[in-house]
Amino acid sequence: MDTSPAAIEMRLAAFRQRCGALGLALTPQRLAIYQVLAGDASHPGAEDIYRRIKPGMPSLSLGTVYRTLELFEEHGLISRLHAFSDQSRFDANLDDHHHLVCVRCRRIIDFQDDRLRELPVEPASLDGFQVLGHRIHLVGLCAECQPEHSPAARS
Amino acid sequence: MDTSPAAIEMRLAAFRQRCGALGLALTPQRLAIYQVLAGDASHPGAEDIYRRIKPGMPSLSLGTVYRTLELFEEHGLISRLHAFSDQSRFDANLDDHHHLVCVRCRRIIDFQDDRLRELPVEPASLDGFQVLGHRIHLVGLCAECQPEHSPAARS
DNA sequence: GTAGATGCAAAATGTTTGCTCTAAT
DNA sequence: ATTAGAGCAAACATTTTGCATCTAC
Repeated sequence: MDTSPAAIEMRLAAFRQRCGALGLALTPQRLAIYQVLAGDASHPGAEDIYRRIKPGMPSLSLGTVYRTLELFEEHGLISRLHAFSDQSRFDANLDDHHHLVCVRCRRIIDFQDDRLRELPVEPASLDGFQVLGHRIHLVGLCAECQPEHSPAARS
Repeated sequence: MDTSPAAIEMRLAAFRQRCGALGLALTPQRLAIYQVLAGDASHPGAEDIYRRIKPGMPSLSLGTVYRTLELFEEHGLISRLHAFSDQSRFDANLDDHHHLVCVRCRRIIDFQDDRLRELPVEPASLDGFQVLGHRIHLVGLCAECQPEHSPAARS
């Protein structure tokens, strides 16, 4: 996800507009939660988001964070990632994309490839299942988590 | 997953053999847990498995089910699915395959398509990420969960 | 002013763990 | 006999919920 100031500003503007169109109140809490997601490519979980906002907004409660994320998801403002089973992670990038999932540090990295836009799926093998979308996780090791040198190279 | 008696028998035989090779004790609990997974294409969660075995083995505890599933996963005897974020689901099908995920009834259906064996990924877009495997979820509505007729067809 | 949002605390859910006793090899 | 496994209950982590108060519109 592009996290340049300009891209973040763009996302925020679209967010404000969609909230207006949906009739959702633009509270400071909601704005803060969205801002964390819009400016962060690491796909934080609810607790992460809470911890980042809390210092500057001590009244914030974790329940509000959960309720707000659920609300955003329902309205298609963000999406929920199911990469690990212990907690949900969230994504403000609405472009068609997929994810690289590092099994060591649990980093989740956005990944875009036009060739994955349409999957070459044989309709007959679907057996009546109606496909609405697809998620692809490439599972492995991120650049930081790979052994830098082969162990035998040390001397 | 093929759940014909012959296919189940095959899986069980392979399981017993691998347990022996790994030095894992073949307790009645472990066998029961594996049998549930080997004969069931619905990818049950830990609690489901527990509920199915408990009547015929009243001494079974839920903790044992969790510990056993974890053990099986560590040794590559089963895999863990992250399709929904509230609980892990498990899969005894070790063939290279993917999943259809019904958002309505939460069914998870095995799905095999040779054209998805290798993904057409541009290495440059991976930015140093080392891919070890990939998971594909086709998200949508299973045959049972689709509106049978268009609503307007009623009269 | 009012509907809807927040904060707080309790509860629900899914999962893990320590310890003792049991059973498989 | 020895070591690993099972059962039980307590602990833990994450998420949801009820209710009183507050605030964006």
